[in-house]
Amino acid sequence: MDDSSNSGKARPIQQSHCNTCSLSALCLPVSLNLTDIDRLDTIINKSQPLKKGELLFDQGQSFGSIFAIRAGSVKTYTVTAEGEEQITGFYFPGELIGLSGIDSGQYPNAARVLETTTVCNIPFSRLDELAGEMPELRRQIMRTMSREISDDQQMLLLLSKKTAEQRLATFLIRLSERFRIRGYSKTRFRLSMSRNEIANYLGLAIETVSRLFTRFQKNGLIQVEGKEIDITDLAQLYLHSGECPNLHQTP
Amino acid sequence: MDDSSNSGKARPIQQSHCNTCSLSALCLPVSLNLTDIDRLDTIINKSQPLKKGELLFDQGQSFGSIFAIRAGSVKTYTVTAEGEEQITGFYFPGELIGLSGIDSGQYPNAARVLETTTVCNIPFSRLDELAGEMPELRRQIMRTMSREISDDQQMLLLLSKKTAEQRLATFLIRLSERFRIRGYSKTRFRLSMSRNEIANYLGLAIETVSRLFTRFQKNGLIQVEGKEIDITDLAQLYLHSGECPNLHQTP
DNA sequence: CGCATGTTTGACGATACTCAATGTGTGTGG
DNA sequence: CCACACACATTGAGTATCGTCAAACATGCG
Repeated sequence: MDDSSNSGKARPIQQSHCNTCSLSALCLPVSLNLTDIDRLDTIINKSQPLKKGELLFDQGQSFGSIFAIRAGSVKTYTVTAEGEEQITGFYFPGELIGLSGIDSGQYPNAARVLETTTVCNIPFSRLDELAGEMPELRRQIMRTMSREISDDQQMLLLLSKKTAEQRLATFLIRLSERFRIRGYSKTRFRLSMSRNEIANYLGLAIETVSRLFTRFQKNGLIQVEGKEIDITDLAQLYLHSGECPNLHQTP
Repeated sequence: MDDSSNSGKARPIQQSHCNTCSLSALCLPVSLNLTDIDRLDTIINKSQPLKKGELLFDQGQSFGSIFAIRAGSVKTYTVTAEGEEQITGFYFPGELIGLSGIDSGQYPNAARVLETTTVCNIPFSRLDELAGEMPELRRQIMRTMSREISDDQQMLLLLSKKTAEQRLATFLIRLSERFRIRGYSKTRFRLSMSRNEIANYLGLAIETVSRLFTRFQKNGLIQVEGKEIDITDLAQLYLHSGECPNLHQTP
């Protein structure tokens, strides 16, 4: 179905250190004291870099860990009965994936890295133990899952109600916002996913996405050159997106 | 936007008792010992019956409780920028709603009852405390959230990849399965939601849903009479749904 | 440098939406 | 209890948006 890929778990090579990690404010925006963070550190393993196309975990694989992205980007997807994939999310540094595997004991979706990526491997059974002892950590996990639910439901709305144009505009705006929060430019960034993957995620044909990029560029909303994108008129893009401004805004 | 409705929290009238509740196997399929269940009982309040159209909670309302449905049915939905609603789920006895409010501190969606409904009101702060002390309860909450994520992602797939026919077939099959698990007939049941709500949920126009019901009936797949439905050929319906059989099967 | 993969662009057509009219059920008040 | 009104549901006709098919073009990797 896809290219060759190194299945299986990310190979742990060293202890990471949350208290020196620049992403801890995203990944653990909780008031954990230093002792707590040290305890968390002891269960987390940093992976060696995964190369583009490698699997973090496969659909149906037995659930063991959740993963925090340190660098790079990841897509998650489920495979349909006919063998085609449906991308359910793109993930960037500081975000957690694998949480949907808790219920059934196996990952209901696969996670594949879009570019060279490193992650933290967090064994769930150990995390669960700590969650019992550290209320703030427990609440943080629940907040993260809760947010995933909200985000997925926003996607339901997008797929159900929005036009192709609104979908792509919304997609770009949400990416922009996520980069902004990470301290990157909210107007110039690199799309680590292919047009095909964007189309798949948005429930569109690749040709439609391509045409929309062209149209947005003609209308002066964006400037695209391959995977590099420059949002030249964010306000206009908002108008095309059909989004309420400032719903998921975090300063 | 809608009919008159009694906003606000469900009025608690009495203590419920999980250990005598016939739904506890669904709502809490955990091996909680009796002491644990008693402790859970002390924080749960059973609401008096809510009438059709009443709100369990509104979008944007401050988050305080999650709710377990005891009898009846509930829809959750978000309201778009243009003021139209997008239904994100239908819920039946033994299921939990309100979990998406944990992250932001306010419910990102609204919940409205579709018929006369009673629920258990579970104050989250109390539940969270208990979760710290009762590992099984903690894991159960996470499993529930995890399952909600999986289910929402299945809906993404449906909205993104499936034809109108496949969507409705899938919808009926999933309802069938949920009723089966609850001990009801998997072939004959009552649709507590309107055609409009089905259409909205499935990302279709109401006319399309109506036409499909007619077509399915002509083809001998189902027998419909208003809200009553009889699935006369479940196997055929499966073929029309584009679903893998036995993915979320629980005996 | 050449093949493979990914992207753009065009022409055409199908699925599902919109508009509109008719039919059916449900609840309310006379 | 019936009649009316209102919401809900069905059915038909026409159409638009977006998908499919096809070909040219770009990009990147070995």
